[in-house]
Amino acid sequence: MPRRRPGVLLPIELAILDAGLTIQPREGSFFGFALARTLAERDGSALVSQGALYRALNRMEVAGLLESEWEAPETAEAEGRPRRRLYRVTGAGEAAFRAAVRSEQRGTVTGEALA
Amino acid sequence: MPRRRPGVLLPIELAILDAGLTIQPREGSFFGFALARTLAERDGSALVSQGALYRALNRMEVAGLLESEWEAPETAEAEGRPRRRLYRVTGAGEAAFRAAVRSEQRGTVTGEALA
DNA sequence: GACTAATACGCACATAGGTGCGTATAGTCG
DNA sequence: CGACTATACGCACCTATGTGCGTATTAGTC
Repeated sequence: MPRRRPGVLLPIELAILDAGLTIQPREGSFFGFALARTLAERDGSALVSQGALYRALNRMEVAGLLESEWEAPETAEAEGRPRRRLYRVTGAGEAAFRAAVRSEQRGTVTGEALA
Repeated sequence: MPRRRPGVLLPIELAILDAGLTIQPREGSFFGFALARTLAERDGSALVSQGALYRALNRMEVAGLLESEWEAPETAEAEGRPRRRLYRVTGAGEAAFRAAVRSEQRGTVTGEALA
């Protein structure tokens, strides 16, 4: 895997954008741990290890496909769990996703067969 | 271990108060995870598992021997780690510790032999 | 077509706090 | 003295993010 050509998305990145764009309208944002579970359940999907996921999220934020902020500490405290980092797909992220899907003629990103 | 008589401290509670009263003057407060490492290194000490430690800390706070507050989120964020719960030994905790040490004629709480 | 270098991944582990479950223990009561 | 029962503990696991290290892959270059 040498020098990446900009504009090309890896399977895990496609999966993140796909899941993100599904969750975001309902929840407002999404976070790594839940994403890991979601992607792991759709077996056959691109999810691999948490390590790879968090690295991909960071990579995509640097690239401008995602933006993130830390959850309000009060929320985490109220639910008695560690703070989450909340991600949103940016306009650039959505555009990159659509472009990638368009260029992939066969099947959807989630691996579902075409009806 | 039936109904505890108030005023009697368990070994782990003695160890927590001892370590806490050592660290507190220098650091201002102490937290569970570091305490676990400290107590584990002094082998022969009363440290056991993290589970037992966090339960003891909670128990002691309820009993008024300790008081705690969550670390400022900015501090944790700046150091890139989860938030700590910062504990301090209360006046009642210090008194209980001294009383317990006084009533234990043999050796110190940390297990060091008397010189 | 072979080689090299950049990159992403898997695995294990770190950080920090915490819980659920089964077992061991130790006061107290009969 | 034995039985009962409250309590603490050990183990395993959870939540959430993240890194270090060695390996696999692969797109360009020669």
